Amino acid sequence: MGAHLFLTPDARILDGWCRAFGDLARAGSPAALPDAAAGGLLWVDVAHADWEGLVRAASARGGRVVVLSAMPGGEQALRALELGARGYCHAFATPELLREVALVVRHGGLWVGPELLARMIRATVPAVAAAAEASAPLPGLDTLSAREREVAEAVAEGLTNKQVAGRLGITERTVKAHLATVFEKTGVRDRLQLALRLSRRQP
Amino acid sequence: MGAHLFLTPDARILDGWCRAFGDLARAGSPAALPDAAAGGLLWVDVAHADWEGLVRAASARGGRVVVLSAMPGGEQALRALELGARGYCHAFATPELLREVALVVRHGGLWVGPELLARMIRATVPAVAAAAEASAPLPGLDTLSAREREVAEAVAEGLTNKQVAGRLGITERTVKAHLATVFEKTGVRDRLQLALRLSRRQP
DNA sequence: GCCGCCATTGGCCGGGTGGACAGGTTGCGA
DNA sequence: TCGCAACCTGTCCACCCGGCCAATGGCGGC
Repeated sequence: MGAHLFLTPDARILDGWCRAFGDLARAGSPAALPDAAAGGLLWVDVAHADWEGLVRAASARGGRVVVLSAMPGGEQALRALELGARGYCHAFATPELLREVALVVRHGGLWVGPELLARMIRATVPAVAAAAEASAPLPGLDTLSAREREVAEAVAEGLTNKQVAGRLGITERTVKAHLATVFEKTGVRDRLQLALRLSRRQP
Repeated sequence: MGAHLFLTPDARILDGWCRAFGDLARAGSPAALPDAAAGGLLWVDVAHADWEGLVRAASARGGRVVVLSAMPGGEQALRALELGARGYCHAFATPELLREVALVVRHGGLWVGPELLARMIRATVPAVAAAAEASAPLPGLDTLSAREREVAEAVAEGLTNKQVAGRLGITERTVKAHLATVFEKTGVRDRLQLALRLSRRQP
């Protein structure tokens, strides 16, 4: 245990990494992936053509993965975390920082840089609150029939009655009938209120 | 450096922590807070009456804080992270796990348990995407005049033209005029579309 | 078989909505 | 001073929307 497997096409970056970890560092090929799962740490440079696939594969095997980028960005970091990475930092980070990241990730932690970490926390707080409130967004929403729900969701997308009728292959009159029962069951007045209430849901 | 300062009213929990960290562990009083900022780690039990204040104060001073709970929960964890804590785990966790958490947090990482970590990532991905899209939610939204924006936001709340007129102290006709220019500037057809587009923004 | 729920459709009507004419004032920069 | 944009208001009209009356057919339960 304790081995570091590095995947990057850039020789200079690899050199920096090796200075940080000494003889524990090994430049690896994708074929050596299973090694990373055995208690070691896999470092993947986004410059690698298939970095996303590598991260996903290694994470699925239970390996700890750190993604490095010469041009770090929020979307890329989130993409990495989504794929299972537990660390994300600058590819040219100092050896000290790299060792910090290694320590954190290998012990089950997350390392992403202060600003992104703050952003994640800020994003999660309202999301959890929204999930709690989404448990009862509309009182009688579960009492809706399948057809009524279809109409309600189409309306919530902003379609007119005529458009909904066309999508469902029924008359506009029928749409209005379904919509009337939806309003009655959920206690909503407008289609606008319905759209606003339905649009606050878990994506 | 390396000292652990524990704040809990429960003697059994304190005993468990001391077993985990040996003579590095010290039961502390809130008055000893500044110590935690000096390279050490502050552990706060949510059983403490003012745990939120303690976490906030210590974090503001730059200290690394771990929050422990005998009954861990998502909302509580998020609350702790929001206040500046960088670790959250069960108060009766094994000494091994506590040492892992200590290692991670002290080296700048985040430790929150796998399920919450996954939830945070899932919550952040759409939030970041929404933020990116919110940069241009409506093409000409910045070209709206102050009055037009007022009308647009009132409409986005679900008010009718008459209600908007009452709120702004103008005629319903004027509301329709402003709304017409809002539609024209933003390229939106309906008030419903406007409400849906405007409701997708940072809360 | 009757009852209730659902899906479907019809007509009618009052009110909301959006567009197309039309004006007016105020303030600000060219 | 002129032009222009923002703000405000008016009338007319076609259309949409939601609520009211009604009807038909299917399907499952008592």
